[in-house]
Amino acid sequence: MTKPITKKKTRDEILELAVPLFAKDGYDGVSMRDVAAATGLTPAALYYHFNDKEHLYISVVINDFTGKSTVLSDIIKGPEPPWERLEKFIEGLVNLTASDQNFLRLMQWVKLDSDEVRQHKLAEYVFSDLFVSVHDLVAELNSGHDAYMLAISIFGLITFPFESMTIHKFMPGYRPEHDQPAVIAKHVIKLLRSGGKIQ
Amino acid sequence: MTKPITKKKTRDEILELAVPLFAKDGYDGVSMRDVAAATGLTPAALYYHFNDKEHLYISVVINDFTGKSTVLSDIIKGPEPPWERLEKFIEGLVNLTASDQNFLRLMQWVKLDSDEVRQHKLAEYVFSDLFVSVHDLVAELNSGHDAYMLAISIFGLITFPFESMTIHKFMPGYRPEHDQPAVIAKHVIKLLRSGGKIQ
DNA sequence: GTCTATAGTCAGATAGAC
DNA sequence: GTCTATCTGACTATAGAC
Repeated sequence: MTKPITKKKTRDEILELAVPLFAKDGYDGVSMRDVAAATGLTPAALYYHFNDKEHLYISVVINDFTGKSTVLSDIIKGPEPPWERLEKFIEGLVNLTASDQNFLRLMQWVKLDSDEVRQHKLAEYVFSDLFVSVHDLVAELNSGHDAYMLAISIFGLITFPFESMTIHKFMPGYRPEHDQPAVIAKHVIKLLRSGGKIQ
Repeated sequence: MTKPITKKKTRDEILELAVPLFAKDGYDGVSMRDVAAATGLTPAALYYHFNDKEHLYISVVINDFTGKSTVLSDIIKGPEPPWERLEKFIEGLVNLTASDQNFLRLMQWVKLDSDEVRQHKLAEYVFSDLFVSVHDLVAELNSGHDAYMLAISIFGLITFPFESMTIHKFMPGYRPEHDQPAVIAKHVIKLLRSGGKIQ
């Protein structure tokens, strides 16, 4: 209150600058020295702000996810009819995934985390709210599908193309348009609307 | 030819015993000491069989995938009508993914590999044949969808529930049946047949 | 073909000065 | 709040004996 906040606090800067590191190489692939180099601090200085490497990592992931998922949840809870909200959500998550590679990769690392306690903690913060929102939305659709399984399918349809993009880019039949968010969103929506048999 | 092969060669044993290690913790999470301990060898002995850690890792992944994808490709190339072959393929990949956790996790690690050269090499060996088979099959369906995108969607629908299983297990609405391969396969097939609107 | 021994580097973390 | 200096252990990889 007495001090004007003219620049971001060191801790917040660490959290932001460490995101691309952990997104690229994961927990085991990033050393405290790497984070120190990226932030312009010494390794020792990091231990003033975080108890240990694990606390730093968890803070980085949670900090990066907070806010992003609430934007999507708000879309889902809008006043439009269910199908319309679902389409807007799909477009929103596709755009987020396409524009923020770090977000996507951090999610992938969480899924592969072999520390169960850490994974559970991250899942709680990162996925829970958004999953419940989507689950409740698809339950409204009365699609005849199990809402829980349909929600998972929707997340898979949206994120998988981006998760595997670096790989399927080399497969025969690839065209640049396959990477465009609008094209992917449209494809997912069409598939969900009518399945594989549309004509 | 002159020597009777009574027991598996050391190299093959290393390749098999290292699979669960790399599947669980990934390339950076596994040390040569870990592999040595799992195989009953000394770290130095590993360097007789493999040039370095990277060669060992690549050999482990390729060795684990070889054969598994050809079984699935054979299903796809059967004499039945396209939709029937697709359903059999879905059941096959679901069962493989469900019964062989190592297979699934190694795939996930490949998708996150930050070494582009290594990733490209693995993608070539691991995904290429199977992806092309599925692509050509869905092209036969005349579904109105882009075959390339539909193929990716199918892989996503099948593998994503298993990739995220450790996480969505904690979400509200979870029931044990959601993990059963037969239930997942049925759901994916239904979704592809008719989309979200089935009634 | 597998070992012992070890080189050389890098990791996470701490103590104490400023 | 950030530093220098350092500890301790783990890492990949090699040299050379058996």
